[in-house]
Amino acid sequence: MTRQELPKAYDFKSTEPRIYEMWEAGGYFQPHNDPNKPDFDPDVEPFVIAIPPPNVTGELHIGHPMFISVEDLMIRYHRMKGYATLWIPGTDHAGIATQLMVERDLLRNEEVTREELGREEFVKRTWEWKKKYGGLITNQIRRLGASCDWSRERFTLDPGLSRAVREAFVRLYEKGLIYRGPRLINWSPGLKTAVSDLEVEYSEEEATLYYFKYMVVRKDGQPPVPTEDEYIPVATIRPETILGDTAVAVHPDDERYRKYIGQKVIVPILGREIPVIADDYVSMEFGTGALKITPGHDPNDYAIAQRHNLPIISILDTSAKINENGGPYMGQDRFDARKNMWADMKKAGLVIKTEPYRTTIPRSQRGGEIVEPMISTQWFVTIEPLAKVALEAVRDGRVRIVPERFEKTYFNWLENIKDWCISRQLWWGHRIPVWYCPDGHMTVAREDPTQCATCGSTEIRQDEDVLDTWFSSGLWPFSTLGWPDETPDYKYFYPTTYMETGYDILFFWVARMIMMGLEFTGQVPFNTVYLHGLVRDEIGRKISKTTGNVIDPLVLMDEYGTDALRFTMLVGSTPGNDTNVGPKKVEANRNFANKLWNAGRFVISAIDSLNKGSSTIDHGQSSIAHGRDWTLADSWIWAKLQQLIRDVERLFENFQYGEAGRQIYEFVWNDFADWYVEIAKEQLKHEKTKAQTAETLARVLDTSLRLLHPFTPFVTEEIWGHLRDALYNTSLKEITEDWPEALIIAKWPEPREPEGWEQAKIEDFTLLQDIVRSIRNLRAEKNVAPSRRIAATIAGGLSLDLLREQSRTMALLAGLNEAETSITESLNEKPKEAAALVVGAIEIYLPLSGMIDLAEERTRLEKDLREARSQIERLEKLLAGDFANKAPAALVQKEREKLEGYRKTAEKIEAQL
RNA sequence: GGGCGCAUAGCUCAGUUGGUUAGAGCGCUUCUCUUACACAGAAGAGGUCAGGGGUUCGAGUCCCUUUGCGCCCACCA
Repeated sequence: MTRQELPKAYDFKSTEPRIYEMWEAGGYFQPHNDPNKPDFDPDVEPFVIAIPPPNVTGELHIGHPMFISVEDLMIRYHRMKGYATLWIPGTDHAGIATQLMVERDLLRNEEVTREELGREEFVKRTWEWKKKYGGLITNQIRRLGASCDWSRERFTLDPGLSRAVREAFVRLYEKGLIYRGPRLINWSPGLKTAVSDLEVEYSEEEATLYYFKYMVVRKDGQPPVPTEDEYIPVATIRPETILGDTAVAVHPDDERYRKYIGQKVIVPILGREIPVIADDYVSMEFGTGALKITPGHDPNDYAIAQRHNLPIISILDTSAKINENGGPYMGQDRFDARKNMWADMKKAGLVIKTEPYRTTIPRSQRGGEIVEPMISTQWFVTIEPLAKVALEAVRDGRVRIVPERFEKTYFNWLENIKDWCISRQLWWGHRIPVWYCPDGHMTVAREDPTQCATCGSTEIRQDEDVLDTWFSSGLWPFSTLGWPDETPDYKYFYPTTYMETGYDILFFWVARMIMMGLEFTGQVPFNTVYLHGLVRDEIGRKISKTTGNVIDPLVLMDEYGTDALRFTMLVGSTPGNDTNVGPKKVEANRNFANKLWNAGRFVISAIDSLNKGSSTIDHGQSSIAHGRDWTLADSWIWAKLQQLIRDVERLFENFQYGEAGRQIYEFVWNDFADWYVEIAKEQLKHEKTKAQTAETLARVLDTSLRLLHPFTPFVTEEIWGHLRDALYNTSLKEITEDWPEALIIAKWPEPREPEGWEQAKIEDFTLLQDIVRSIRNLRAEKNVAPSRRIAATIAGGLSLDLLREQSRTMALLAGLNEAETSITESLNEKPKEAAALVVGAIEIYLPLSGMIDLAEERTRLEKDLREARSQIERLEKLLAGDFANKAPAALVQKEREKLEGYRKTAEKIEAQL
């Protein structure tokens, strides 16, 4: 395709895959994309981004484009700045999620359960599943343009990462920070595994509060009669747990029950006798003031039981059915037992009443079923010493969290953290590296042992459990770099620079990575944590399948292109704040990509036509501040660009990517496309200015592409290629230096002019814009056809030179007939039958005979005058007050000038009236 | 019970060392198929920045407070 045939609309569909392929084939995603440079150049600073690997089960959802966009922007920006950038892609085995998915597939396709299949076969099948579908998500990430180093791709169950997991486990064990024992944990009856505190979600729901009688044991040993004898009233929302009660607790100061302390009460139905104890924990005001104690199934009761040495009875099996301790209810489901038990108690005359009650119900994050606190033998990490160090790292600034407010959340969580239950009763994951012999000795080993380390028995069997997925994820920043080996990667790239993720996994992931990083490597795993917001739908609702508002990013990309989606994610969102996304926004940004494309086409065609005329361009200056006879427009757009570069750089340093994108957008569309390109069309027609115009067009486009590249890599790369192509044979050598390399290794732009150089040019051009707008406004008001060239008489006053110099541009933009336009310093007599405009101190008369309604003219001028006068009043008041004394001088001066301007305007208008 | 966030144009949102006429996109009104782009161009309407108080020469921006939403953490049966 020749450049002349570039399509009018940017064709992202065919462009994006081609570009990505080119990048990948060119090795641009590797840390040193220049083949001439050594791999681990000590003189080049590495920039490494640590990211949460997506679940291997995952289909691309709308959250992915969010983090991929941010991460890719960070990487591309630093790559362009010359860092050795590394972004390791990969996936997480996601124990529970994957196992569930494979189980579901097996049941549906082969009608077998995982138990029927057996562990070995099931794990084999899961690996097959992973091979088949694991690439889905990574291909989708490629489609998003992620410039990660695929040659270093990792999976958490890889041999290397698995080795790191073992090493980590063994080290913690040897240090005494891992222990095994029966504790009260959260049990998910659906998944039949323990889950950590973080994997339990609490939802407020309607429940029933059941009031019943705990009959006090009679001194005579006779069974108490519910209607006559003494009892302690107790309330519960889980009556079935009565089966596991081992005490009734009351407050020591409670007058109502004090007399019973030390006595015994009788467990309904079962008839066991349990003590009445006193404990401060019990609240006298709440419920009946008496609390049943079920240490086996309630964390608070568990704590009380520990204080009072109470026995602990477990009444549930792993499916949450009543076990042998539940007497007649054995084998019943927990909810059936609840009903049956209550009915039986009612018959026995032990119930008082029930009432509706709103409370928080713990549910499994994955399965959604009610989680049961249960006593179970599990593996735990003693977390407090790790947490202490991790807290310190953020407190002293070794790890910075963006936005800062999340540091507080982080502190709060780590300060109150409890031991981490790391064992899971699953099959898919890293199996716990512990072996037991028949004598019960434990062997903890890095390599699979053949015999018991204590007694030498060869009859050893490995622990059945696997580790919490987050245990391996927590090692990601260094396990992917080769830890525990001191590999070149590890030595050069660790610790990493940024960690980028959503704030929702601050605890799950970030905190654990910091803890584990510090523990195992002695260093923080990353310097900065950047937390992006969550993506919501167009009207701010949380995305969920049940709401039916799922947004498929692939559909959006098909419709509008990847760049549009990426730009949408990046612009209009701020760190840590949720952002709403819908097709409307993406469409608008598709339009922007198209705008850029067409501006690019224009620039390229300008260069092409110049080449056809075989014009020679004398191009000696690398800066346009001095020397050449640049037009105001040339200087102005260049000045705006210099400012833009500075602003974007500052914003990037402060993680304000959204604002940076917005500013580039505005520059490209409003300044470059709407104004400069329009003026360039005229300048290209003239021998004197055409070369410099082409050069300015090329330079501004070139720089804009670089600035935009981290946001919208595909379209910028594509235009860049065509631009280089066009420039290759011209004498516009300066920006051809990188040809034919891809934009991705082009340098990040630096401002080329001294700071402050821009101001005068911008002010002059702004005046020109004001005049043009004002004339256009009048034309619109009077319905003057756009094609009609009108004459004008302009009194330029102090701006006379500028206006004379810019008369052609002004005429062009405002639709004036240049030949019939006169520009003078002042007018002795104002033209008749003319509409009058005043811009600052400049008077403009447009003779529109037949269209002038004097009354209308007067009204308009009066309105302008009123505006000017109110401004004068405002500014006079301002300058008369303390402002003049206390505000910075430059600011005061600026306001004075403004006042002067309005005074002149008012003066001119008054003269016209 | 603690902690955090949000409240700015009809809608969705920007506005980060406080600087004086508050911005964008979409939507709306009027005009234009002008040779980069109708996925466009030009002009325009639309906001007492949730309410109240304070600091300051100056507050959308900082402090206090009220109201309304939302989120996170937490062991009251």
